[in-house]
Amino acid sequence: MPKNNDMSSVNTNCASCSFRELCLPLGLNEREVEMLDDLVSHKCKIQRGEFLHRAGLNFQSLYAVRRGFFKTYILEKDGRQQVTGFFMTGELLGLDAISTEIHTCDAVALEDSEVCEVPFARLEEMSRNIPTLMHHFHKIMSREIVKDHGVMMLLGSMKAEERLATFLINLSRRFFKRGYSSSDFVLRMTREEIGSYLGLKLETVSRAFSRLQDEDIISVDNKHINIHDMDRLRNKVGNS
Amino acid sequence: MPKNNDMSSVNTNCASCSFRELCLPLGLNEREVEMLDDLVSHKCKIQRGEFLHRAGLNFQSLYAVRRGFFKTYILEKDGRQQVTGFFMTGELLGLDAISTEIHTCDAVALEDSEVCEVPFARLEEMSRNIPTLMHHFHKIMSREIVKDHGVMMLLGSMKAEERLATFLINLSRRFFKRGYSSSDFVLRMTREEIGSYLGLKLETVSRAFSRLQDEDIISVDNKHINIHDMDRLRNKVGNS
DNA sequence: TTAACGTTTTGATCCAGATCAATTCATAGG
DNA sequence: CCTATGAATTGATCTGGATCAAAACGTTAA
Repeated sequence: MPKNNDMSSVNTNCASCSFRELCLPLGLNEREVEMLDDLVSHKCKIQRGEFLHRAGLNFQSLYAVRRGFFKTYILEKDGRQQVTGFFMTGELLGLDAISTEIHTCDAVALEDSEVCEVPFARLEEMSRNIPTLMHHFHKIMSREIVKDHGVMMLLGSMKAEERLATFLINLSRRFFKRGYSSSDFVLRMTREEIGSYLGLKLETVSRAFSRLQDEDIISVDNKHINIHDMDRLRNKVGNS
Repeated sequence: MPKNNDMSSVNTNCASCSFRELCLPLGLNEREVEMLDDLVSHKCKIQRGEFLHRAGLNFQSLYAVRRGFFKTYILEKDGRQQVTGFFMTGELLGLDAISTEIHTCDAVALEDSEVCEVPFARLEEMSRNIPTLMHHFHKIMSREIVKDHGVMMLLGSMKAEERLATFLINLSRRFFKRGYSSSDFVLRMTREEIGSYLGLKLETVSRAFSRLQDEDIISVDNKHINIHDMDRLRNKVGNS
């Protein structure tokens, strides 16, 4: 899917943008938010197939997705890629590197996208003036990580249908939170990418979709998903 | 395994102890470490089968394991327990609640143990005087979470033997880091608990152990594990 | 010591999901 | 528009791990 394997495809074409949406929940005051606005220097456009960051490279920035869709994945020894996450409009990307300062995965745009770039060095620098800033940011980051963690943690013991239901419910919630329809959305990723993320083969993912459709719980038209019966979808998930 | 299901088994019998071991890597100065020593008010003894914290309860403290072994797990709707982690001497417990302030899992001692308790409220209060403290702590916590995350993330696509090899290598590294033998150790948890953690049945775990032993990679004497051939064990893990 | 109970191992069978294969469908490029 | 290529669906078969069952082993309490 990525068009190039070298660094030339890492986009650096940027323009200034606002970061208020992400900062307001932090409980910062007006002056502090203005400082942050200043800090977020870049609005980057990323074409489908281009990388936002690459595994092994130094952690420079956090990214807030303004528009579009990303996947992250790690490359295994044998060259296959293991998808580790999906990121939609309004979500935060780059957290894989907080602890090590080095990215552990590649991040690729699955459609033409736009992100806000937050240079981490400047964030740390500024947090000397706003003591609570770093605290809040780390808290946000922890929450994001734990949330995914919680979901993935439990996949181990789930059957294919449960995994897919969990995945759809998770996506649905995230679309809802961002102001989109929670019952009607387009999957930006392939069956293979879903499978990789869920630890299933693409054929199994496809069959699970078909079965959920046969049971009138969802309808599937290629990438377009409509959830008819959220309750029964939730019942598919055995866990707490 | 837990002897009681009510709160009466939450141990609160404590005495003061040092917290330096955990704080020195933070790069704090002598005065600050002394403040932390003061902050760590409690050294708790926890009997095998007792709870360190319970799911749903308010997040009060972080715990550093001084001696012993713990597991964490969540209860599913059907009552079965899904093991989410193991914690040995020197490791940090209670991180599941950083973001929500409420514990998402139970923590139970698998043998008689001793922990340092770090009241979180006092940690936050103190971090007003030492601005970098909270920053460092969140960083440590993020690292811990991401580390586990990374391991579990990849289990989905692994076969039983790969999962067990990953698990053993992980344990081995952690024993090594704490100054114990990395090739010779005792498993404090049952086959069922390992299975729950890895998304396998206890019989499958047992068979995987037997197969690794047949191949002269490890030897298993009930709970006692000896890793003869670390290289071949590592080769069992297909992933990066 | 023995008895009782929980844990581990091993065997036999079954089934969900992987694998292999063929067809249909969707999208981009000429 | 048509063609080429990748994505999705569906079918047939195979297999790793779940499940059921029984025996061996360990630990605790009487």
